[in-house]
Amino acid sequence: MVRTAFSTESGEAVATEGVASRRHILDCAARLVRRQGYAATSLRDIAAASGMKAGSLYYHFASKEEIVTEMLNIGVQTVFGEVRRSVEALGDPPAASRVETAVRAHMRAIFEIDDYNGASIRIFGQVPPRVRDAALGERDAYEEYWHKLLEQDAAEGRLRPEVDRTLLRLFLFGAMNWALEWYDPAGKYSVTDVARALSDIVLRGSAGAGAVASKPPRRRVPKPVERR
Amino acid sequence: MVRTAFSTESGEAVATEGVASRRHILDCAARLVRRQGYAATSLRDIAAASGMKAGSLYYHFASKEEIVTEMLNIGVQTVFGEVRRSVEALGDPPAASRVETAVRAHMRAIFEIDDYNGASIRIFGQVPPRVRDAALGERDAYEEYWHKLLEQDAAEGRLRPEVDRTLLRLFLFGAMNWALEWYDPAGKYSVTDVARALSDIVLRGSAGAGAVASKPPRRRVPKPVERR
DNA sequence: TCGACCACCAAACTAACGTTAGACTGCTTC
DNA sequence: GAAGCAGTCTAACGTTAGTTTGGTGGTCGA
Repeated sequence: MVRTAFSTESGEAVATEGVASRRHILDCAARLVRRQGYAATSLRDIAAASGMKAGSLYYHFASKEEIVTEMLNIGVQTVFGEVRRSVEALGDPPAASRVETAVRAHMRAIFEIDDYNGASIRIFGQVPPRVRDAALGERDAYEEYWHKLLEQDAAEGRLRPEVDRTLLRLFLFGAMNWALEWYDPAGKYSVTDVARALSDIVLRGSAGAGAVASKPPRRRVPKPVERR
Repeated sequence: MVRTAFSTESGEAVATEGVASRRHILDCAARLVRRQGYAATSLRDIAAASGMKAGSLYYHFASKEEIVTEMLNIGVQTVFGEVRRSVEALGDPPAASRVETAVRAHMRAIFEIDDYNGASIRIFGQVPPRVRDAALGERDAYEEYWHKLLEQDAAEGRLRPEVDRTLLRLFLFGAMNWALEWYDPAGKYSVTDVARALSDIVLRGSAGAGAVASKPPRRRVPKPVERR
């Protein structure tokens, strides 16, 4: 009646040795958490998806928080790595727009690589404070990378100097990450389509010839201080 | 030992008559849910904030789902009303950019009017399916309004015709709604600052003179069909 | 004065949660 | 073949969630 270790009746590949099942659990957790959120995903859900029972998870992890913390870190690191790799491949001076490249890499990481990135973005605002704090370091490093990227573009004249780079970055993150709420991989848009459209709108603008001339924004804020 | 009806030791104003406490409960729920999310806000939390005990909530509502459903609807209706009012005040033809006006109204509704809008946006993705379905009608109507607004702008030449209006709308929603994750009312930016910066970037673009010429996006998708 | 009713409370219920303890199986090693 | 370890199981723990039940004080029309 007891199942043999490392063989599930679902036929899923669990062929690798011991330590790999830790990753297997994380994979299943990421897939569930990305869809259902943090609180709505129970350890029993994760265990069932991994082909085991809830108690067995504690052989691999000390707590639910540890699972989620590790998930969060993997997620951010993957996006970060993907974006940095893509941007560095552009060379210096870059052969194409840094922003466009970074946007495409970020969105590819979210939608095409694995579930960790989407999960980590989606639940970052709903996890307990301790978990969030543990992931803040990686998060900040990634944001800092974007910050430098935009500053570099601005210094080279690729961005209008009067554009607030902090807000630009936050808007880009918003537009990209919010896609988790609506993007359907089976739909009419490819990830590349979406990324290109976003870069196009944000870089070249969407206003047409008949647009009402709006006065350029007053720069009320000398030194933008960002919180969090 | 039993407290007098309509008087709490916290000194909070519960002076209004009976039916109003239903709204009072919703107010408290919205404030908590906006900060903590759906699952992390318990009925005991809501009850305590309302100056009563958990069981008493059931005199006013049939379930937690009913509370949240009503909250969601109020939230969407408030933003919708605010945006429509602001845009209609522009006249026809509009005296200023419809997009800029709508963006500012949406963000004012989220951050300055009450907690319902922020709460509803924030938890829409984490709420049980039944609740989400109940709120989908209002939601779709609001999105449809934006859709028409952008189509109108496009028809009048205020938007570049090659810009995908569906994606533009989704990007705008993303940038605006994501501000819930980072915007600090006590910080250096006013809501108007943020709204104006977003309109400026999205309408006029952020690219500078030294930008690498990026080829305009191919329109691979003849008829963009949106899901959800 | 009195009963009806409104708005609430205290206390409990069931279900589910994260977590723990101990037993068990199969594999490896001496 | 006994010992030991790795990995999982069963079963239960205490807590907390949403929810239900029966009651209670205050208000008010008759």
